[in-house]
Amino acid sequence: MLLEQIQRRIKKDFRERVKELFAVEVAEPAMSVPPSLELGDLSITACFELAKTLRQPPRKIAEQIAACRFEGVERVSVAGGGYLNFHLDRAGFAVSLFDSRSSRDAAPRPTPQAGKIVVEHTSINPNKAAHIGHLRNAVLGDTFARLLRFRGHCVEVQNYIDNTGVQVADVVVGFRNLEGRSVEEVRQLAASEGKRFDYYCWDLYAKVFEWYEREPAALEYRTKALHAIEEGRGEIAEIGAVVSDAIVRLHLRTMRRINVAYDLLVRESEILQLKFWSIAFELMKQRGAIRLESAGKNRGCWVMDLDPETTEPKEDTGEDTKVIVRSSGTVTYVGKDIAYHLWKFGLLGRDFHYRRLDISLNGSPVWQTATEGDPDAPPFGRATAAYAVIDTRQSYVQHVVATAFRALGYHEQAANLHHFAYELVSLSLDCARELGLPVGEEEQQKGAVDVSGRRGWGVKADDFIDTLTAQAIAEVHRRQMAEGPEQEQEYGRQIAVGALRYFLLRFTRRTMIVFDFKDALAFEGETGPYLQYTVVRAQNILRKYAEVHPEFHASELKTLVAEHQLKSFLAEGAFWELVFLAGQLELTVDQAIAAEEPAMLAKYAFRLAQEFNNFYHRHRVLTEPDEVRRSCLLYVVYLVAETLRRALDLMGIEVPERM
RNA sequence: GCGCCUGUAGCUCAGCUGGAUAGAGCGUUUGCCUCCGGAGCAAAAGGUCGCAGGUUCGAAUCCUGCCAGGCGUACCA
Repeated sequence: MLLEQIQRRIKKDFRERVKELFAVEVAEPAMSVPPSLELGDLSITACFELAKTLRQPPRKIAEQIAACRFEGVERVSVAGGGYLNFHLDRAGFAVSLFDSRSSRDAAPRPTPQAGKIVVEHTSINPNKAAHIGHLRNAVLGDTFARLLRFRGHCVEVQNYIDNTGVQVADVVVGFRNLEGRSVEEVRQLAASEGKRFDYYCWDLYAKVFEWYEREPAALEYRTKALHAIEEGRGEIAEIGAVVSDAIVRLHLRTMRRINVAYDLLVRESEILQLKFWSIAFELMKQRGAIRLESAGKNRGCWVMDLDPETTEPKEDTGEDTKVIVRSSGTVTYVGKDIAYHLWKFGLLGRDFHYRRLDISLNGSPVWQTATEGDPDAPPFGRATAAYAVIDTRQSYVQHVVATAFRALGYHEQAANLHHFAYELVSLSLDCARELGLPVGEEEQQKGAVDVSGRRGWGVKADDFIDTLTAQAIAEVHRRQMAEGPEQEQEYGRQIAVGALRYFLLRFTRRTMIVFDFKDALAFEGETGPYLQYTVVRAQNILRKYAEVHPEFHASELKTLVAEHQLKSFLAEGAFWELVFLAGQLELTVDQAIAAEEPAMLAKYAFRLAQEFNNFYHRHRVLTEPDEVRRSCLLYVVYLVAETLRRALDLMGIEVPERM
């Protein structure tokens, strides 16, 4: 039995034993791991609570339960005032784990009736290069999608492209009104091999903002450009399309470097052209989710009440209402977001058309919404649950979308609409100075500088990946581990990606990352390369052993070690500790999913690596004279190596052949 | 004003649904290469878990109130 099954079994047995012994029904007990292995492997504290209803000391209750038999458990002990501790059948556990780790399919196959989970992430405005903050979003979302797939969920990853918004309009203003460029010139610039187009737009966007500040009258161009782009006609719209299409491709290229993939790009232009909003609008009017405000500051707007519980008419401050349609009749951003989310759940009664892009990510095709497209496109959307990876500043908007769902009567969907909120990445003072950014008194006090696209303040994603890769390659070169420059490049790339992804994952979502080159470029300590190195070490043992024993295959270790041999070997606490920890991967992933916290997996992987390195240091495997013991040691090495490899794969981190 | 989030070692951060002695990395000090390659291992030092109450057999964790930060609270996206 694997750990999750064992736990389920113990919980069930516990309830039955309690019922038999004391004739009371209890809720499913919480399980935890005792602080030390001598105490046991799993623990239940429910006897403390039972003490009240049964009017008996908790320890006495625990002792009575401990005397009963539990399936898959070798022994039950009582500790302290009434802790009930379970000691597992170690050899049996190791054998099941071995079967699981040596099987080809890491993840159970998704069952179609279980529904689909849409994970939306990245969603960068397509008007400039991606920066380090965008990488955090993408890595969090990509990892979370991997976790869900690993646990057998059907997952669809969407990347929302706001190609008709003001940010694109601003860059169009830059090209047209500031630089006086034609569509053709912009097209050529986008296609040119020289300076990167997204970098060019990064600077241009900042210049446009300076211009607006210098000459507020220029803002008129922005409004005009925005309208033209929304309508999708004329030269302005064409420049907008050229800009956003080119930049989306560059963003995909950046994300591909760090193993991030998408199934579908949802573009706002199609939401507009296919009239998704007007359908949503009708629906909201019909169901009374929104109302036309007749007085107050929101007079003439369609608004939604944010707190439907309070039926009292509000004094017309408009505080508890949100404008969905402006008095001019145009829809706000929130309105479009509501329409998009209704579509995600298949509640709009209408679909996009889809076109396949000539790009593949992680070996899978990427699709994009279109007004007319490929009839063979897979059925996108129609989710039963959705996670939107969006920074914490947008909590309000996400709240509004969920409120709209409830106002429409979609309570179940509203409950399955998750805002995967994370804190921003800011720049350390050292980092800001290195980039030549001004550090004012406010920043000084705060100890960090906010990333600002409008000002062009930030660490560009590709620049950072380049720096990281160059440094990793230098390390590989210094250690002379690679067999040629090509392999050096490849190892360096893998190590750089490992360092980057782990760096972004080790922080919990709610922690603001203050980006500093010194920390982010570290390859030692709690870092991705440390984890990769650990797997390489384990792999080296298995490889070297196979060199001397050509008939050896790691996956056949099971036949080399009898269960009773494993049993006496695992009687040694340190070995069992490692095996037991390796068996907690799935449980950890479940917790990470429930808590929407990929960092939990990162921490787990690091702990496992640490314990393995300790083992590695204390025990020589290849020179072990006792053949049985040697096989047992190899058994442990294999279990940890495979577990760690899977954990790293879930984080999108590859393992180099050598380090 | 209101809403959400945060406050744990010198620094950066973990601490899962309340559980047994509060952990890790970095930095500091000190050891460990007859080795499966040191991107490593071990040890030492370092804590009024922001403050004050409360609930509980038990609180870093839950509740209340303060204090200090951050982010929201547009007919911007």
